[in-house]
Amino acid sequence: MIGQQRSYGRRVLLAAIRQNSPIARIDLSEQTGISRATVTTVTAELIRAGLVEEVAAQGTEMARGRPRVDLKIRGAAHLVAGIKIANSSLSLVLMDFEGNQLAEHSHLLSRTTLGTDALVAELATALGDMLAPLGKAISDLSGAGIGIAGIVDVQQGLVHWSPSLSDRNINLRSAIEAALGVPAFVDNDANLVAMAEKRFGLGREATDFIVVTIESGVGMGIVINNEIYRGTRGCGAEFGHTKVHLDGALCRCGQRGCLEAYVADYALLREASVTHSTDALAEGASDEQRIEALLQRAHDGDPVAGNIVLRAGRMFAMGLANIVNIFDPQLIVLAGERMQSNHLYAEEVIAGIKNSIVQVDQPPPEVVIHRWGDLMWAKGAAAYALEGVEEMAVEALRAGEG
Amino acid sequence: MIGQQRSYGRRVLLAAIRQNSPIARIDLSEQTGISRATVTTVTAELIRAGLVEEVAAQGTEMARGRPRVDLKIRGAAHLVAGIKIANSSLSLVLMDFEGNQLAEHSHLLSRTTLGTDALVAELATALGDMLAPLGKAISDLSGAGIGIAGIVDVQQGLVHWSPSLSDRNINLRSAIEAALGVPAFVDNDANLVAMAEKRFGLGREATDFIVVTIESGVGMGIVINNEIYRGTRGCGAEFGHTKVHLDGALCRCGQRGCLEAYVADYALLREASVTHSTDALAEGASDEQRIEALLQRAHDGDPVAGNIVLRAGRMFAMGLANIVNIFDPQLIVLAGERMQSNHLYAEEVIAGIKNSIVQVDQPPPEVVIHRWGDLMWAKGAAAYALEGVEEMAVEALRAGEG
DNA sequence: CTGATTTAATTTGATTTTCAAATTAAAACT
DNA sequence: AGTTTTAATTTGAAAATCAAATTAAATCAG
Repeated sequence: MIGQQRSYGRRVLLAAIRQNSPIARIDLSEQTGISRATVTTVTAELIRAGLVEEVAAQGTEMARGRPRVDLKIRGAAHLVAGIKIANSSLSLVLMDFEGNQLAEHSHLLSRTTLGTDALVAELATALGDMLAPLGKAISDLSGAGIGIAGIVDVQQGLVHWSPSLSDRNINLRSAIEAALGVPAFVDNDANLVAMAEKRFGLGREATDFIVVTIESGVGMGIVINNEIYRGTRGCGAEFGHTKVHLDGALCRCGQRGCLEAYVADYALLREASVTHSTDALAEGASDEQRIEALLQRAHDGDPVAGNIVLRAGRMFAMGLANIVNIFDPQLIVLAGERMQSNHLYAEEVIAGIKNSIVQVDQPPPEVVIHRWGDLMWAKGAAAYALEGVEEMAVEALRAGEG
Repeated sequence: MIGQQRSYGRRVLLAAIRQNSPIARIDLSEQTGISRATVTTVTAELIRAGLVEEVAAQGTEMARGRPRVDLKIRGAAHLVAGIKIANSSLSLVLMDFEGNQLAEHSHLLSRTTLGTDALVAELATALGDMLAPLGKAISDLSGAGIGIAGIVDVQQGLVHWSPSLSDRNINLRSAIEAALGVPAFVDNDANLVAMAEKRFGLGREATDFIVVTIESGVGMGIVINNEIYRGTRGCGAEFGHTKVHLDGALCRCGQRGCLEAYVADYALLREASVTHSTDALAEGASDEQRIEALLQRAHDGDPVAGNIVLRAGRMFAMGLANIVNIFDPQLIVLAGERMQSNHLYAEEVIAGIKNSIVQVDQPPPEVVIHRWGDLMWAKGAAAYALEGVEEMAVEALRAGEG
C-alpha cells in the first residue's frame, strides 16, 4: 500500500495463517478485518503458489451448514536450517516451512575460535552431514539462520566481534551465502532464544516479553510489539552486565558490580575458593563438577555454601525486578537447560522478584521457567530463517504476479 | 489497506509533512516511497481539507526548472490545549495544529489532592482563563491533552491512582470530555515529557531514546520505534524504583535500594540530617533551602556534604548505565528545569555512565541535558493532543470522502 | 428422500488506491 | 524567442479491496 503497490494483504494473511495454524477463511476474515471476498482471492493465490494448503476441517463436529475448510502453512513449500555456533560445537536443526523439525545434528568444532573461512567450511560440512541421510542437499534449502555470540549488526549481517571468530568486523552473511549459495540470516544468539520462544515456546501468545538465558553468561532477548528489539548499536539487552552493586564484584568484562559477577559459574567458584579451597573437589575437578558440589553442599545445609548461593539468587531476582520495573512485560521466560541453574530458578528467587517490583493493583508479570534442550538455540535460528524465507516468498509472489 | 480500505497513504503523508515541515511534493515522494502521482492526489485532498497548506518555496536560491512548492501543516486547522496536573498547580499551554505555542497559563489548585469533579472544574476554569484573552472558547478546541502523575491506562483514559486525585480508578478522560465537550487524551506525565522531546525537543531526529526527568521523584519515558512504550500494565519505566543496592536505603515506596532512595531530595536530606542536624539551616528552613545549602556546602569542599552528593551522582550514573545496557538507545535526554539537580547532571556523572556500559567499537549513546521550563510537561500534553487530533482528522477525511 | 435451513466460500460488479508514463507548468539559461 | 531543466499534474491502466449476490455443502424436518 505504501510505495509501489505491495501486497500487504498477502503478508498479513500468511502471517495470520501461520499463527493460528489450522484456520478457516471466515475466521481469517474475522481476525484480520479483511473482507471475506479478499480472503478468498488472496488465499487462492497463496495456495496456487504452494505456500498454503487446505486441510479437511476438523474439530467442531458436524456443525450445520457448509463445513469450513481449514488452511495451514504448507510445510513442503520450503526447507530451512537453523545453526547455533556454540563454544566448541555447532548444533543444527532442519525444519520445513511449517516449523516441523525434520532433523537435528551436532558437530564438534576443531577449535573454539576459528577464522571466517574455516568456520564457514565446518558449517557447510555439518549441514551436509545433517542433510545427507535425508537425501537432501544444501541447495534444497531456502534459507539458513545462524546464531552466534557477540556483537552482530543484523541489517548488514556483520559480526563486529564474536568469541567464535578470530576475525573482527566480518560480514558473516555474505561469507555464508557465498559458500552455501543459500540466503543466510545471522543474529546474536540471545535474540534467537527469544525468537524460539516467540514461535515455538511460551511467547506465542505474548506481544511483549523478555527471555533470559543462563549459560556461561547471562543473556537476554527482548520482544516488543511482537518483534525483537535489538537496540540501536546491536549491543542492547546486556542483562548480564547491568550493575547490581556500586563498585561491586569484578566481572570478566573488567567492570565492577555486573550481575554476571554474582551469578555466573566463575563468580560462585570465586567465592567458594575462599573457604573451600582445600576441598578434594577443588583439585583436578572440572568447573562443572565443582559447581555441582557447591550447590549440593548448599542444599545439604552448609552455611557458607548456602550463603554464596543465596546471594546469587537474590542478586538475580533484583536484576529481574529491574527489568520488570523498566519494561513492564507481560511475561518473563527463564530459558535454559542446565540443571546447574536450579538455584536461580528457585521459588525464593521468583518470589524475590515480586517483592522488588513496583506494586500496582494489577498482578505482576508471569515469570516462567522453560527448560529447553540444547537445540533451543538452533530452533531459534531456524525460526529466524523461516521469517526471512516467508518474507522472500511473499515478495516473490508480488514480483511474479506483476 | 487492511480491513476496510483505509487511507494509509493520507496518514503517512501527513506525518511526513509534519516531521519535515516545509517539504516539496517531490521530496515527499522520495521519502515515503509513494509515487509522485499519488502524492499530488493525496496532498490535494489534505489541502482541500484544510490540514495542509502551500508555502512559497524558499531556501534553495533560484534553481533551474519549475520551482518546488513547499507544503506544511496548516496551523489554523486546529487548536489544542496541553495541561499538566502538578502537585499544587496546573500549567497549561495552547497550540495550533502546527505546534506553535499561542498562549500559556498557570493556575494554582485549591488543594494538592482533589476529587474528580473538583479537579475537572478547576481545569475548566484554568482553560477558560487561558483562552479568554485570545477571544477563544473551550469549544474552539479540537482536543486537550492531560498529563497526570500516577498509574494511567491510556487506552481507556483510566487513572488507576494518582497523587492528585482522591478517587481511585477514575475514567478521567470521560470526566473531562463530559465537562469540556472536547476530546481528551490522558497520559502519565513522564510519557508526556518523552512526547515533548520527540516533537519539539532533542528527540526529533531519534527513533529510540529515553527521557529521564527529575522532580520530586525520578521518572522515565521510553520511545521505541518512534512510539512511546508504555509497558503492558501501564506501570513500566519506573526508573526511580529500579534497585541499585541489595537491601539498600529505604524508599518512600516501602522497598529498599530504589534509585530514588539515593538521589531524591528526601534521600539527600536524610543523609544530611545525620551530621548536619544541628545546622541553622535545619531549623525552620524549607526542604528546598536545605538541599540548596547542602549542595553549596558540597561545592565549597565540605567532605561530608561532598560525600553525600557524590554517592547520589554515582548511583544515578549506575542506574542510567543499566538503562543503556538494557536498551542501547540512540540518546538519553536528561530533562528538567531544576538547578537543584545540577549535581546529577555533572560531568562526572555523565562520564560515570560511560564507564559502566558494555564497551563496543561504536561510540556510546549521547547523553544530553535539556533544561526546559515548567511548561515542558504541558507542551508534552499538547503534543499528545496533537497526535490524537491528527488521527481524528485523517479518520474524518476518510469517512467524509466515502 | 426432498426441500428448507444454515453456514462457508466464491463470484460479481463496482470502488478505491495506486502507479508509470505522458503532459503541462514554471522557472532559468542561451 | 526558443531551449533546457525540474516540479507538479493529468491520464489511462492496473491492483487491491469490498459489499452484495450467488453458489456450495452440509444438517434438519417431515
